[in-house]
Amino acid sequence: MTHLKDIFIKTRHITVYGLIMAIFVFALKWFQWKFLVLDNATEIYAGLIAICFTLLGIWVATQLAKPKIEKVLVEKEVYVTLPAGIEINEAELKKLNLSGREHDVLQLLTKGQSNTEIAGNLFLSLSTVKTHVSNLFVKMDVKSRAQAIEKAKRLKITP
Amino acid sequence: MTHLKDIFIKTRHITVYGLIMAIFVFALKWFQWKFLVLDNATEIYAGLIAICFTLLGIWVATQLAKPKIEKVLVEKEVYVTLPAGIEINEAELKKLNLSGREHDVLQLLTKGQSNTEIAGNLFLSLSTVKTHVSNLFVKMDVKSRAQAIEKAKRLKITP
DNA sequence: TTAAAATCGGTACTAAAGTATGAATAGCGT
DNA sequence: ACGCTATTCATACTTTAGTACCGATTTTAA
Repeated sequence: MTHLKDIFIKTRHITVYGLIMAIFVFALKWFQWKFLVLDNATEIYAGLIAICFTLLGIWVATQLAKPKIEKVLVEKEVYVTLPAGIEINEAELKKLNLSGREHDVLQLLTKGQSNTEIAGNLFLSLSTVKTHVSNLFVKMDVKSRAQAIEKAKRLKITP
Repeated sequence: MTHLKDIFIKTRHITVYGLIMAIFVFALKWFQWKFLVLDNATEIYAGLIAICFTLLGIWVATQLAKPKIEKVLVEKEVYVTLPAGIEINEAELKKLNLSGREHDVLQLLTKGQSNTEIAGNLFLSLSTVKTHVSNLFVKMDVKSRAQAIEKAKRLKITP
């Protein structure tokens, strides 16, 4: 089935070309009969044919044009991130007036750890961590750990 | 200079076309004079013009046609150390293979916004944001928005 | 013209986060 | 000794986040 379809597609342009040519010839004959084309108008007659069939040729060519496949070699740069200078903004950190334990919690919190993970690492209960975290949010003037992390990173008060 | 050259290149085909057309008309006139073309041979006359100018059109089209180039990208990894800056690490960002919307969500997520806030800013439903966020976590290989923010900041894939 | 994504949205559920409040203990400075 | 803060932990509760499904378009790629 696809084979017949391909043949049709390949010969479609030729068929269309033939049809248009036939219609054009009929149209010319009609004009010839209607206006009794003068002999000295041959140049105009030829010119019209030339223009029309030139355009037709261009159209046919664009339809038949096959895409040229061209392989292009592209180099892809892969960046290697190096642990850049870790400078902590001590001034901003002092402004927050955090307690020692709150500071500990903040360190782990900004590393993306959950309350349970922080509790495990600092040997605290989940309740205690929640308390510290809540107090942290008040001192940092944020409403979620997401904001806390963003602010801590932005102010560089954590590595 | 290159500008004039471009104009010449672009008009070259038209010039050639005009010249060929002129020569063809002269040839026709010569044939007309030489063999005293009969009135009832108009169809043959028109047919010749049609065929010739169709071929001419095809030729012109092939000359003017821009070659359709099918690029095949071959990646060659080149390792480069990142010039420690505040620039966004596009390379790491590409590795994540995020979709457009996921990228949008990530931008707001890393600013500390909640799902509800993101939904409001991007005019999406909460469900959609949750879907995007979940997919983000898979692609970023993290398990919470806190880790996502931390990783995004660490890899500098967000301002 | 398929097939694979991306996009948007929904429901239902579990897990985690966050709030509020209270309470016990230890240390520190006046 | 007293007040103050820090630290620890608990209970109870509400809210948010997160997962796991699903379906319907739409866009894109092969």
